Amino acid sequence: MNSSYSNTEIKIKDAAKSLFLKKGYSATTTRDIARESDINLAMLNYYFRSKRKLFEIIMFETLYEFLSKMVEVYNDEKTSLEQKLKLCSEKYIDMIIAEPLLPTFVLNELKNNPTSFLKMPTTKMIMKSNFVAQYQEGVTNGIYRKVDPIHFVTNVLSVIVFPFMCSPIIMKIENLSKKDFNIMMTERKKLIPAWIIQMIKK
Amino acid sequence: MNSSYSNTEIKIKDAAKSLFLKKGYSATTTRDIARESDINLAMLNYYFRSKRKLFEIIMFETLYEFLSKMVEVYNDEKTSLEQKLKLCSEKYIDMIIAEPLLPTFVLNELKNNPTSFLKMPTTKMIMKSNFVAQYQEGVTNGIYRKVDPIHFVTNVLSVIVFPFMCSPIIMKIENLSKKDFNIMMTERKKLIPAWIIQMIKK
DNA sequence: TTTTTTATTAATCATTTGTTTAATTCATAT
DNA sequence: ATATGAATTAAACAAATGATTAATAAAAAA
Repeated sequence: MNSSYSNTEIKIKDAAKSLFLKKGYSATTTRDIARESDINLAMLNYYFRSKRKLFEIIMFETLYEFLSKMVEVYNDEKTSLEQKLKLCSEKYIDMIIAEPLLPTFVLNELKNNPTSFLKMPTTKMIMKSNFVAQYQEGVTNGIYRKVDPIHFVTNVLSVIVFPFMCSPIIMKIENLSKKDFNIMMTERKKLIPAWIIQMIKK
Repeated sequence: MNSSYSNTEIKIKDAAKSLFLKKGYSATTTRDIARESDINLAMLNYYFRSKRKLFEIIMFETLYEFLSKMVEVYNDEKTSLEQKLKLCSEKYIDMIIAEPLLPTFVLNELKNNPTSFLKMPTTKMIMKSNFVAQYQEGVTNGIYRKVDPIHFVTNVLSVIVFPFMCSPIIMKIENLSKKDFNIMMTERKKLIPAWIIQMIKK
């Protein structure tokens, strides 16, 4: 991306991200990373000082990227709540299909270190977004049932994200291939907005 | 539980379970377990042969316990679908409040080793349960909207389980203590069945 | 071209970690 | 009381792992 980063530096980060996402921090060794990125082991410490520091950089960037994508939709002034529901459902599902290990990784490492999340500028923005405001507006207008907005937001994210975290279970139970599973998730892009509306509409 | 298990054997298993749930397999060392259970390091291998074997035993028992509790409600012949929804919502939320690290642990380790799940007798039972049958019955009777039962089951589990996996995020965003968070989850016991019914009812 | 800085390598270090061993204590049966 | 097997301990081992070093190659600056 940035030309101030050397080729090896990028190679290390790419390999490390892939491994951290797949196996987590502890199960990934520096030698794993060196092998995967095809660089000398010492280069890891040369560029990143330590495994921990390398992890923190990747964690920050991944989290930032993830949250940025999440928040984008929420503050669009032009779209209605129902349109936003459709948009974010589509967007998130596409995102997770492209990088299916991301949710589990983020939630996992956040459990170990919730503070890193607090540092993110976008974090608290969700509850103050146009998305939530529009829901509350609908409540005062008597269109939507009243419930604490945190429940509303939680439900939307739950039905979008959780199925991916259960993918091994769902695939086993339903005898699905990875491809079949993704088709099923793609189906949900249309279903979820309708479900959520039914959930909140009076 | 069983008198054929020695005291130290139980102490090791308890400590190991607690640590595996909290930190995962790789981040937990045998010396951690020895310290936590206050036994000599060699006792771990004396009773369980290896860290891996100990883990597999704990994994099996935890998974079995978890799934058993999950399935109990689903096959009750006497209760209606709506009653089942209420019952399982209450039961699962109570269960996870009592052992909040369980869902993340189960889903995580299942990602690394999906086969261990297949061995569980109760696994495929969910989709053939009375719970699903009653939903499909409602569909043919024109009471419920038609959708693949896997979506229905997935949604129920999503809105119940996922919020717990996000607990660090929710607590940060909403400035909640652990106690506050559990109150919020307890609120959901009543809300979830209503939401699900609205979601499926014509 | 020469010098200086940067990047890369192989080898090594110091811990950590899973596991084993050999000696010792404890409990139980004879 | 003694013998036998099980339980426990401290010490040690071998492999793995994160990190460093000292030498070398490559690139950039002079």
